[in-house]
Amino acid sequence: MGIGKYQPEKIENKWQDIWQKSGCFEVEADKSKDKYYVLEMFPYPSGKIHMGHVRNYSIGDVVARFKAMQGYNVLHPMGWDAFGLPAENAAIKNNSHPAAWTYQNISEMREQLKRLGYSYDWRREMASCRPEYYKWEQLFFLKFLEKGLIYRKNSPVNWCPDCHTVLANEQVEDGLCWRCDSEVQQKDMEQWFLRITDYADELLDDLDSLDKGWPERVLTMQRNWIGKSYGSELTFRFKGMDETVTVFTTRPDTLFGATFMSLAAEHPLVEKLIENYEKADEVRAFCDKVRNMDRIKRGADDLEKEGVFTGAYVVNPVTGKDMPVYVANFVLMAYGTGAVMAVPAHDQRDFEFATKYDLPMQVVINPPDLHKSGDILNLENMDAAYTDPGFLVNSGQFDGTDNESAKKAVVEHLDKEGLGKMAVNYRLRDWNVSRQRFWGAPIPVMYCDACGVVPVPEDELPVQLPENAQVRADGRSPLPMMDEFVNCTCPKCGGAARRETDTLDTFFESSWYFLRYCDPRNADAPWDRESLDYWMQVDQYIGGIEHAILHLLYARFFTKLLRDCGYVTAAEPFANLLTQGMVLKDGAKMSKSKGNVVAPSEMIKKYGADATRLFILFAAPPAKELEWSDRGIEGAYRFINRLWRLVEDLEEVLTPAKPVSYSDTKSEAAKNLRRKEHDTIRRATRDIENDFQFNTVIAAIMELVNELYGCKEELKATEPEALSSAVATVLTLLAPIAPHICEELWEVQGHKERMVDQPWPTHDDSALVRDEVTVVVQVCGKVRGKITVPNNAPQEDVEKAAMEQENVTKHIEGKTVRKVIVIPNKLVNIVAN
RNA sequence: GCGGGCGUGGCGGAAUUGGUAAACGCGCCAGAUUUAGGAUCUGGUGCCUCUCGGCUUGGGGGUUCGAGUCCCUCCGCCCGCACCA
Repeated sequence: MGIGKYQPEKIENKWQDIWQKSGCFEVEADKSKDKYYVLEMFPYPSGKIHMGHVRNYSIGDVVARFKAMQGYNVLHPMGWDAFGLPAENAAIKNNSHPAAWTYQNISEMREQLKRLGYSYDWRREMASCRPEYYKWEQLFFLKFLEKGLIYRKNSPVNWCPDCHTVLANEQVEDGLCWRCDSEVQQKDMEQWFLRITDYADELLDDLDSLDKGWPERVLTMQRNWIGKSYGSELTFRFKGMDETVTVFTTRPDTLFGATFMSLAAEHPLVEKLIENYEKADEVRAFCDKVRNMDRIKRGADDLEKEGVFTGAYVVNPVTGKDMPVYVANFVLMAYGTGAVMAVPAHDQRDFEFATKYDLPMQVVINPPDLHKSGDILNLENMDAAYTDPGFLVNSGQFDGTDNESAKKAVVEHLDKEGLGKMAVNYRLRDWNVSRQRFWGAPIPVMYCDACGVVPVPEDELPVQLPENAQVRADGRSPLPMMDEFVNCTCPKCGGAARRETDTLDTFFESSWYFLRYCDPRNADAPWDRESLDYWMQVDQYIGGIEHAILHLLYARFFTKLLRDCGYVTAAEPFANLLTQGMVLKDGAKMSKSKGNVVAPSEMIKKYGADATRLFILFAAPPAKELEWSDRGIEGAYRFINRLWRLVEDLEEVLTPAKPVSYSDTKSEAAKNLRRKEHDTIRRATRDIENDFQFNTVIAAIMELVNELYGCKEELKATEPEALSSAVATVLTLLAPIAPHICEELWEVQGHKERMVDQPWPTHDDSALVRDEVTVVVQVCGKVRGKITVPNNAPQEDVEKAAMEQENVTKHIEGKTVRKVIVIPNKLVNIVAN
């Protein structure tokens, strides 16, 4: 009676049940064991898992199972990033509550994940939209507020006049609202901001500590995003006015060449400057035009530089000359001070602007070669700004100085009058966490006419989203219209107050979920400190590159905030980061519009979870893009069947042997098999530990299976123990990748214990040694033959054997042997001419 | 423009410290089995000549006995950021 045909669904369901009932993936903090925390980015519950999820979670599952077999206490949790706009849109469409849609999707996606056999501790599952979860981030909000890490500020936002709501930049398409196609406007609104800029330096500096564990390009992207630049702040006095303006510049050395000034359209001084100017309306019109331009158009590469004179002048502090003040469309309020000293001879933008409006230029940096020959750069010959290093000219006492040292000298000179100082500027802006949406965590503050902004008392948390809310067809949040939500009592004065109706950005939830997993059911605190300190940091974090900046920067920031509020010890949340490549089909990202989507559920149905996992791990190394191939998954399915048939064929002779348990080999075939077995363990372990190269791990296991096919008929009768040992090794090494079939065949082999409880095998170097080795013989670097010699044979013997090769003598005939290089057990290179 | 990555058969991709380039898989070819097909098993499969041999890791150059790997240079592709003062 054989084991029958391979039926993936049957055995996969069987083992998933057994694992679940035994609770074998449920873990607790235990200081007597080494821990390993592996985490995959939690999904938004859109309803269906896609191949990107399968890849992400399959990689994570192999890591988790591998580390568990190595004896670590492995934390491997899963949950749901459950707040967000799609739920609101679905609710509008179906006239239901976003929660209903969300929970329905979660339960569907949970089933799909379970069907893939992942080793999650499902007891720790969380959904970020539950009050038991967001209660704690409301508490964090209050702590941040207390420490001044969060503040309110007026800020320009994208505003859709028809939807009466703020839109994220991503929701503005070509300047139009994605939902109603209205033209999006810029509007100033009061918003809550988190002081991420206070942490800019630490966020930047700590990236250095991640350089071994994180991909270089993620570090680079974060460094660029933070955008630290060294320069100086210079202050200019207005002519005929008791007013100053400060600019940020990285080129104080060019100050003598500053001939005009450019302000951003949003600059607060503009209105004051044009107060008595006869063309004030013209300036206002220009500012409005620039302000109302959407960000994409305004930031476009080919946007024509435009500006308007304000009628005002500042005085160049070193030349004493008047500099006309312009409003210019390319100056950004969000960078530096929103004001720029224009040096047209040495800045390309200023050069173009000055050319267009016929403004004066002055060369102050002389190229080194001209400097040498005693010439000076001539404006007449310039069709672009000169931006390279050089020596100062037309710069008074600084003439002849190289421009790098001049930077410091010029600033020091101005500093005497209090008009200049060295300064650091960041591109990073504070994080606007306010959203005018319903489906998010309520911001726990209230507004009292008498007391102003009042935090919700901690014992009143959580501020819950009303379950009876009715989403509005126009997309506006129903919260401001719900009296029972809005009306409240001020805890300070007892008077009437109104609740904040904005909710938190959903990146808030994903910034600390990895901490909550350490103690997810704690009702008294965000977590028990001992459990947290045991599990943190996350040893291996895995997710898509699309989160390189936003989520990963916010999560790092949050960890530091919580450390400073006394909740966390670690300064960095993720010790190692793996960004998996995209899953492509026909060379393009899978998308409904392209019609190239492959549904995981169909693959699982047709080939099983094991074959699906095997293919997605075999087709490419994790960090690279993966081209989905229907032929490829058939190949994976074929291999699984091949393994099944191997064990089926050997069933009669197999004993419940452990990996590498057979050492007293007699025949050549058994010796070869044993060597291959040990070598496979060596390669598989090395490749997993070295950047999780599962594709080559699988290739190595396939080779061992091929070896088994080659020797099984011979060894069945003579040394079946060799086969039992090798089969056990195959199953053990493959178990983290295709866990169900390995459990099943492990049982077929006669084992009573489960595969998930087996230790990862270790190889024996002495088992890799061959009695005889093949040595390649080269003449002048070209392969001319191969010889078989005893292992570690004396060099002279090897050299002699090589020289005697017929094909070798032929090629050195008539030549003089100059040199013979012998690499032991590898090759002989005979150099002759 | 700045930063990062990549370039190997018909395809996905392998190659410890420089040491037989193309492992493993897909595809293709042949044989076995089969009434036939499918499935399976075995063997073959970089290119040119097909005998010796020659050529081959985007192009060119260098270091070396020996280079996919190290250095220089050029070309091409992908990704991120970008009027950042």
